[in-house]
Amino acid sequence: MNIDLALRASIQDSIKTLFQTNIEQLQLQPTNAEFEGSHTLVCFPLAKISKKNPEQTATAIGEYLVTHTEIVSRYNVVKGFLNLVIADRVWAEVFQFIYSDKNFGLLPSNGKEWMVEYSSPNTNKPLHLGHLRNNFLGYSVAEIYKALGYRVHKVQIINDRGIHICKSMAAWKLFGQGETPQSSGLKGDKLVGKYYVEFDKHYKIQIKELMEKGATEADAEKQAPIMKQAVEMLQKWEAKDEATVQLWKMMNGWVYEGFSFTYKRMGVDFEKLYYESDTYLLGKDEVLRGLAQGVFYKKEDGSVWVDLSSDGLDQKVLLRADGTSVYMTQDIGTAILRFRDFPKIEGQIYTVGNEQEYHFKVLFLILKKLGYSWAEKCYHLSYGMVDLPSGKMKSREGTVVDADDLMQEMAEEAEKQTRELGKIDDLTEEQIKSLSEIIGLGALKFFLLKVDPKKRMLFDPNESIQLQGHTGPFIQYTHARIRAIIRKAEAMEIKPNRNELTQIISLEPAEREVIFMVNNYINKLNEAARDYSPAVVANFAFDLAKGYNQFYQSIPIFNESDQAKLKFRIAFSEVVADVLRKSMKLLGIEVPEKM
RNA sequence: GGUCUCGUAGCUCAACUGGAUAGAGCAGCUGCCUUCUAAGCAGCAGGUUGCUGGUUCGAGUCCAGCCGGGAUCACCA
Repeated sequence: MNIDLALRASIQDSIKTLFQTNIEQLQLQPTNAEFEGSHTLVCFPLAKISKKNPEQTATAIGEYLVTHTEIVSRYNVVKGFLNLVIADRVWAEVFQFIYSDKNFGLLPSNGKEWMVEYSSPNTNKPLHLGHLRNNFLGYSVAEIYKALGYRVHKVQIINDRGIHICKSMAAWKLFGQGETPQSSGLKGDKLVGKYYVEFDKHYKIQIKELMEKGATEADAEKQAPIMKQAVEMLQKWEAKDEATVQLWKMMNGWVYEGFSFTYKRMGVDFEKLYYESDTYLLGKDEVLRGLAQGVFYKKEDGSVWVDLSSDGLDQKVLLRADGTSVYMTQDIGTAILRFRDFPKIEGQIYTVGNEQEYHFKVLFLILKKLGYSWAEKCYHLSYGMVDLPSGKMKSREGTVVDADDLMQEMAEEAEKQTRELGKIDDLTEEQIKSLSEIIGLGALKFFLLKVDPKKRMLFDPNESIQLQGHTGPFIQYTHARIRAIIRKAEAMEIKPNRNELTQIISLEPAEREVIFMVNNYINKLNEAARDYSPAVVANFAFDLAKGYNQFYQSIPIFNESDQAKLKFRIAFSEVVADVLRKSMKLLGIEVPEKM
């Protein structure tokens, strides 16, 4: 049974009977821990229709519910708040319903399709901490929508062309002496990143030299020979110069090889990859079409612009005077291509940092001006930066936290702590490695996902590696502990029977609390989807684990002599383990059987 | 400067979108392993929710103005 709906209906009935009014909106909220009850009706707004003060209103409704329904067993009124106690028998029914549904928490298909873009790195340097937040976030939002019955297409746009990759190419050509991942033993993305840094180093020196000879800074930036080489490469690339394209392909290939290793360890996946090099031409066509239709305009120098001043924004360039495309151009092309490839999607979610909020505002407006109605269903899932205790990550200052290094450190630290605790004597070396990976990555993912995505967050390495408290491993541990109970129950051949579950007539407070939380799981998923916030799921899982641990600590399950209660508690534990596993899975976090 | 955004315990974060005496974790202090995994549990302490007004039965939440962070306003991506 759906207790929330049943309760709402009963309350509406009571109001109709008592005050002769139909009311749609009810303020029903969880009861504060200090009062008895689980559901609280806020009665202040009802005072107007009841023509009584809030307290009398609450009392009247409470009295009605107790005498006229089977759901509410007791009530108490504090000021205008009506606290309702649901009968334990009803909780037992709720639990029975959940226990019987093997697909609890997974809604059937609703026939709707969405696209989620995430990751979308440049191909000139390795992935870092910021990308981790992006990847975990995008992956998790996609999984949450899937659980709610959506079909979700995970994609990314790979920024494989442009001046940034040409910089690495130029530097490699000048100083690389043919170095490859094979010859150097370096991961492909790391190798290409090395030459990006190399470029920057020489570029700075050249600028300085030119300025010492009297050039202005702006001039020096343009005249630096190494920059000229990079720009020349970009032009050659757009002109499809064979040698340049060859070099570009080779170096990008190295990067993809490196990335795929990193993605695999992160546990993220993509249904389809889009490459900027494939989409920018479509973008160009669309811009020219818009120009012909008068949506855009051309300046004397030949560059194409959009005027968004009537929308409160400014002018934005869409094509350079030399006809080459800018970032916006290819994003226009990519969006259109995606709706052609997946005609059934209603819209798409772009997981991109909040520094690009303006960009997406402009992009969606342009798409709307071009006549694409789905533009309104495009959503920028904008997330805050990840700061370090020392401040912002800066590549120049070498404070960038590398994704591969970080994952490795987390796994190593998890292994170290696991060995110190010494509970793993029956595991093989291989199993210990695998467990450490699960725990380390679990800690990292939970750390990055537990914070509201919209907010900028602090990454404190010492705190992130904590395995106690408000962490992923805390939840993993709770799961492992429950699994030990299940194994013991199986060994003792205690098998809960779903038809017997309603024989339970009284529940412990901790049990009631946990059933309430589990029952609320779908609501939480909806909330998480509505807000595009895996943090809602993360905090739900934490609260559930916390609630179960209170039960676990206060009630020794196998000491129970009442067989019905014993079986109920086994079933109860199974359900909690199952919901913990499912909710953690939505965060991309695995839960172990033992730890 | 314009626009957007954030400011909650020493630190990191919550607060069901306007509801009760603002909650967790970490750090500190005190208890609990002969019993299902102590990566746990129970407790103590910690707050003028940046400031000042306003709206209302009720404001951390909405509005205005200050103060202080951050982002953005590129023919970079």
